Parts: sequence; C-alpha cells; structure tokens
Amino acid sequence: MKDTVDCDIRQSLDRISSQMRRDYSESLRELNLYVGQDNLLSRLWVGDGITQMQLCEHLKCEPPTITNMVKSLEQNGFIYRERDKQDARVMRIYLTDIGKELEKPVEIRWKQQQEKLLHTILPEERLLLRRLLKQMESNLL
Amino acid sequence: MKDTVDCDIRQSLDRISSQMRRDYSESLRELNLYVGQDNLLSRLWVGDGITQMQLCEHLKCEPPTITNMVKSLEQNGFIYRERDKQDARVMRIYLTDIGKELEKPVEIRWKQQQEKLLHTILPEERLLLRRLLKQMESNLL
DNA sequence: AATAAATACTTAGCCCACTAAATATATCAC
DNA sequence: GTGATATATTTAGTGGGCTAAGTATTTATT
Repeated sequence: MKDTVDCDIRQSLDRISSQMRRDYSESLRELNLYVGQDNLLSRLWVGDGITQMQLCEHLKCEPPTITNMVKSLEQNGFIYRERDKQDARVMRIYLTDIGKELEKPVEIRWKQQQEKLLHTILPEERLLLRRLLKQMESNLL
Repeated sequence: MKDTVDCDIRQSLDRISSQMRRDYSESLRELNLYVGQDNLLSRLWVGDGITQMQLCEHLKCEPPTITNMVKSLEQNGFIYRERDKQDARVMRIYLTDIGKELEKPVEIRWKQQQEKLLHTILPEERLLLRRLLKQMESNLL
C-alpha cells in the first residue's frame, strides 16, 4: 500500500503547516503581529532600505501581497517607506525603532515553536529529515 | 549547529507547503476549483448530506470559513444546501451532479501533485518520513 | 526627440482562515 | 411555560495570497 503511505505524508504535511500557522499566529498576536509579517521583518532585520521587489523575492510572493503587508506594517508603525531618489518607481522600506525592537521577542517565539515541533525527534533523525525535506523542496521546482 | 538543522527543517516545511499550495491551486483552476474546496468536496464524495459543523471538524477550520466556502461552491453549482427538517438550525450539504463528476479529475491532479513531491524518495525513506511527520504532527497537539 | 517596451508598484476583486458579535433555533431548568 | 443556556450558522471586518488590469517612471529603439 505505497499509496497509503504517500497519502499520509501529504496529509501530515498539510496538517503540520496549518497547525503551525495557527499556533505561531496566536503566539505573534501578543506582539501585535500577524503570521507572515515576521518573515518580512526578519528580512529587514538583516538589513533594511531594500525595495519591495527584493521583499517579493525573499518571501516568494507576488507584488500585491507585499503592497498589502507593507501597508499594514506601516499603519502599525513597524516600518516606513521612502521613494528612491535615483529611481522614482522604487519604494524603499525601513524599520522604525518599534520595528527594530521586535527582533528578539519574535526570535524567542519562533524558537519555541520550532522546539515544540521537533522536541521528540533525535539529532540523527533531524539530519535525515532535513535531507528528505530538501529533496521534496527541489522536486517541486 | 543543531539550530541550523532545525531552522532548515522549518523553512523547508514552509516552502514545501506554500509551493504545493501554489502548484495544486494552479492545477485545480482548470476545474474551476480553488485550493481547499477539493478538500471539502472530498468529504462529500465519501457521503453527502452532512452538516456544516461536520465539515468544520473534517477540515479543522472555523464555522465562518465553511460558510464562505459553501457559499462559493453553491454559487458555482457544485453543491446545494437544505435546511434539516428535524433541526432548523442545521444546514445539510449535498453534491450536485456537477459536483459528483469532479471526483475523478480531482483525484488525478491530487495524485500527480503527490508524485511530483515524492518521486525521488525511496519506499523505505517514505516510511521513515511518514513516521517522523506523524511524530511532529502529534507534537503540535 | 518621440515612441515603444520594460520595470516597480497599486488597485480591484477573489479565495482561505481567523475573531468577535449577531441571529435563529433547541434544549434545559425552575 | 418562561427564562437561561447551548448549538448551528451568518455577518462584519482583518490578514495572507493570488490574478488581471492600471499607473508611473525609466530605458531602449528608431
């Protein structure tokens, strides 16, 4: 019953990702953040002043998604936007002080979530798991 | 660097699920379906005439989500709703002929997607992968 | 220089998913 | 039987994510 195994794998993947999203989302609400916004901010913590197109590539999503996320994050005071001097088409995104302060608390919650997911999995198993997941990831390209 | 491994696992999971969603979504558009709707229909193909609450439990989502999905599926002619005779609070959901006809084409696309994801993974590896995923799944409960 | 094509972003409109609050109906308790 | 509580669904509003179409601005072509 190879089919049953494959089916279980897919369903597990679905359930894990939706449950993770729910859990993590709840955890982020304490910081007045929505799930997905942390991902955008984490790119800015590496270095801000980047364009929306660069955010698109990093988040692997379409431009309108970034427009909306950026609007929401700006309204909540975590980031601000400035039009590029050289190229007036481009918007550059910067962190506010409030946005910068979120790095640590987000990291804590992110690690907690990670540990909840993996705490029963042995180190060798994690290595193996990583290999298999990477393989599936490249299968989808 | 155990941390790096864990981090990779989480990121892989995220990327796999979002890429799967995108791919599968595109594939379902040929059938005039949106991703998620197939899941609701698949419960009805097992047996229709069930209530929205039962769909909630099956899809593990909240009642308003079902209200919207059902509305959209009804407008597109895949299902219809009837108020329960015994309990007027309850709506029972039934498949139309068009909805019934979707079972096979959806199954084909679903299997294709599954195979794309797993085709490089060996049978023994799939068994192991399933075990690890199930373990993570229960870690989240 | 004037026109065409490419790039960066926005708007409008869907879908999935959520919370909070409202509505309708059923059931339980006194 | 009447009031209180529980259950099933809907409405309103928010966010992530998408596509199609629109707006600016820049660059390439002629």
